[in-house]
Amino acid sequence: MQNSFTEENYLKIIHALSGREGLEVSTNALAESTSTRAASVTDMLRKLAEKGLIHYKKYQGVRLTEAGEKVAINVIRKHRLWEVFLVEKLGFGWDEVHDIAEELEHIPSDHLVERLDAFLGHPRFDPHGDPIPDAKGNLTEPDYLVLTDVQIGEKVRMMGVLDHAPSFLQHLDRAGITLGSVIEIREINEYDKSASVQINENHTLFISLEVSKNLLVQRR
Amino acid sequence: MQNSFTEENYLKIIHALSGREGLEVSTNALAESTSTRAASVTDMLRKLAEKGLIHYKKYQGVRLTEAGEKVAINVIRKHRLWEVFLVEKLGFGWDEVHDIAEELEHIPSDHLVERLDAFLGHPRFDPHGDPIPDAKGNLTEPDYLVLTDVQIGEKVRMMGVLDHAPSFLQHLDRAGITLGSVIEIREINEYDKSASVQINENHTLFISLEVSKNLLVQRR
DNA sequence: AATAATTTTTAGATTAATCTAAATTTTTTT
DNA sequence: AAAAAAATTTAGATTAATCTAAAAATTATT
Repeated sequence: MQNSFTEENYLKIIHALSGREGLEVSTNALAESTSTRAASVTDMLRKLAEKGLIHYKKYQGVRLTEAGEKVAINVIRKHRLWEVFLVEKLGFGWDEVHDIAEELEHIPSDHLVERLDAFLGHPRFDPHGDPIPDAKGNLTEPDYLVLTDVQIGEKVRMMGVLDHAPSFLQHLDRAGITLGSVIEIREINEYDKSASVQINENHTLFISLEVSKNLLVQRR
Repeated sequence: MQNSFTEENYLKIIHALSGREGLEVSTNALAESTSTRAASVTDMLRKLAEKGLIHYKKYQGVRLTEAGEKVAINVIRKHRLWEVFLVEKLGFGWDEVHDIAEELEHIPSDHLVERLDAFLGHPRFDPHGDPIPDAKGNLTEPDYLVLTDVQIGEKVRMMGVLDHAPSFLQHLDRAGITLGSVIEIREINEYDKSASVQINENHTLFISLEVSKNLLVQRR
């Protein structure tokens, strides 16, 4: 049988919270992420376990089964493809697409996803730099580093963000930092750990530690 | 407050069944169209009336209010725009898009609809020839005629279909009849009322009365 | 106009997803 | 290892959308 909008969301969130290592996710963490109460989460977990989508033992937290992982990754694939569509084809800003993609990701139709993927030219990354799983569900997280791990004097390329909040993305827009920007760390200010960086060999500015922690970059 | 997926569907169906004249729609007709039971329809009608979306008096059938009409037309606008997208951009056949558009039509976001509309070049008609309401909700049904009303010897242009069933559309594909085709009625066969028609001054074939009844055409 | 047939509504349940409050289990802290 | 704190589950409701069976209203037919 089919999975509901809500079930898909739980699976997607379990995937996100369990991280690369597939760690156990707690009931409270899910309640937080789904904006529901722990009791509601417990009910849903029992249901997902019954459907064979998660491994669940009372009080022990949850992990996705293979089947659950497959569903979650397909939802992520759809989410990211729709985000590419919204930005590349409809001209939305990268700060505007998340909520709409949250809806579109649940439209069922494999046929639709595959045609959308082809229409977009089989993109490998979404507008925030997140990798798009392929049709078979292969999702390889590129091993970018966080800007805080970059040494003074190094030049790196901006490849993604950890925080997807519109306010953060808009802040980057104002700073002239976009995917592909070249960032050179000039110095770290003792006072507030902010960094002086040069963007695209071009303009220089301060970015706060908070911002640095949320920028994914690649050595070149 | 927002309208649910289900509420939007009821409004859309009431709109369709009440026709151009805004006639009263019966509970049973709605049960049929929504694939539910009359009792379920009654419950929903009470709810829609409470929200001010329909005029409803017990046992008297329903009509849309101005507000309900607006919602219905917006759903129709979204449905038809998405159909254009699916056919024009993703390469789906006109017989394949209905079910997917039934889902997409409920994605909320005015911003999305307006950008989609612009991306598609503000199309006036969907892939079945149905007119697309504009952003203000103006929906002008063009006054096409049904092929059965065309005289022998007349040449007309195919502009739309009354039946949207995939099997009918596939039948037209096999007959080489598409939107814009020029159809000339050569003769009506006494025996089964089938028509001999010539398509695009090119090939000739028989079409059944059933088919003729579902073809919308325009004199030129 | 009375009766029969049809349509519609009401009454009372059901399912999915949620809730609050209370009970239980696990974890942490003395 | 008790006691306290935190996390989780259970019990019992609630809301939206649906259902079946029975009652009521309308329409059609003698």
